[in-house]
Amino acid sequence: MGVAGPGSIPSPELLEEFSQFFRLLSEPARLQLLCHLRQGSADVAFLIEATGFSQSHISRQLSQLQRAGLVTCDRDGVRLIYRADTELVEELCDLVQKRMKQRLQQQLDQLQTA
Amino acid sequence: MGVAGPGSIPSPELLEEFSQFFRLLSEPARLQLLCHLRQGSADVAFLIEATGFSQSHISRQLSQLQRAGLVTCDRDGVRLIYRADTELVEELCDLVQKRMKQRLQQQLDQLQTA
DNA sequence: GGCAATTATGACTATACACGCATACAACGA
DNA sequence: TCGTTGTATGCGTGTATAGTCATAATTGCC
Repeated sequence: MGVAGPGSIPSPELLEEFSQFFRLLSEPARLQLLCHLRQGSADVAFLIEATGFSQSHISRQLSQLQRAGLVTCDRDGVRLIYRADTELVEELCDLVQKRMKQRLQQQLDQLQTA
Repeated sequence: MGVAGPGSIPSPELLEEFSQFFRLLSEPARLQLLCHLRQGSADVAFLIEATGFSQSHISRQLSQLQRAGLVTCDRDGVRLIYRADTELVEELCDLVQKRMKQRLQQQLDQLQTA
């Protein structure tokens, strides 16, 4: 148990960074925003309309996503047009989805044999 | 903006499932447990010693991870020996880490040229 | 500069949950 | 069966943050 040395446990700082990243994806609102932006760039008005959230909330969530580099934005006059850097998110979600399917299939199989 | 129809936004339920999964990984304590279990199975006593968390906390976190299928356990008498199903977590962390490096490199490049 | 439209932010509330303590529960050995 | 050891759980506290409203700051236009 715990045969390998403790040397290979990531530092608290790295652990913190990982967890912060995953925390970004742990909120349905933010995932929703990413999903919308996945289909192309969008301005804030559209996102407000599409999600039903308040402007201030959208603004805050988008800036969090931006700090993490998951979205970027360009100005169009006074408006901001956001786009998602979705490649990473796609890959992550694909992995998780594959896993979910796998688990459900397993559970199904167990019920079949029982 | 939002050119594709809204049909391709995941249902709230699916969104919730994804976010719940990522929330599991959004806590340093749980990531730490997964990291320890990554190097082989371990009993709870070891994990308490290694992390410094209370027994009750460890117990709760492990059961969350277990519900999600990220760890499993076997009994050895009265003790529980946990093991991680780390393949998925490895892949997820690899992706995120790759991305972090990428971002840092970009920032570095920008500083070089400036 | 002054005005209109858009975005950001301060203040607040509500809620979720990490974490510990005490304790109940389960499994083994004498 | 009783004591011992190991695990789960009820309860309480503290903290982080989602989400709103009101308001400030920013940008473009006249």
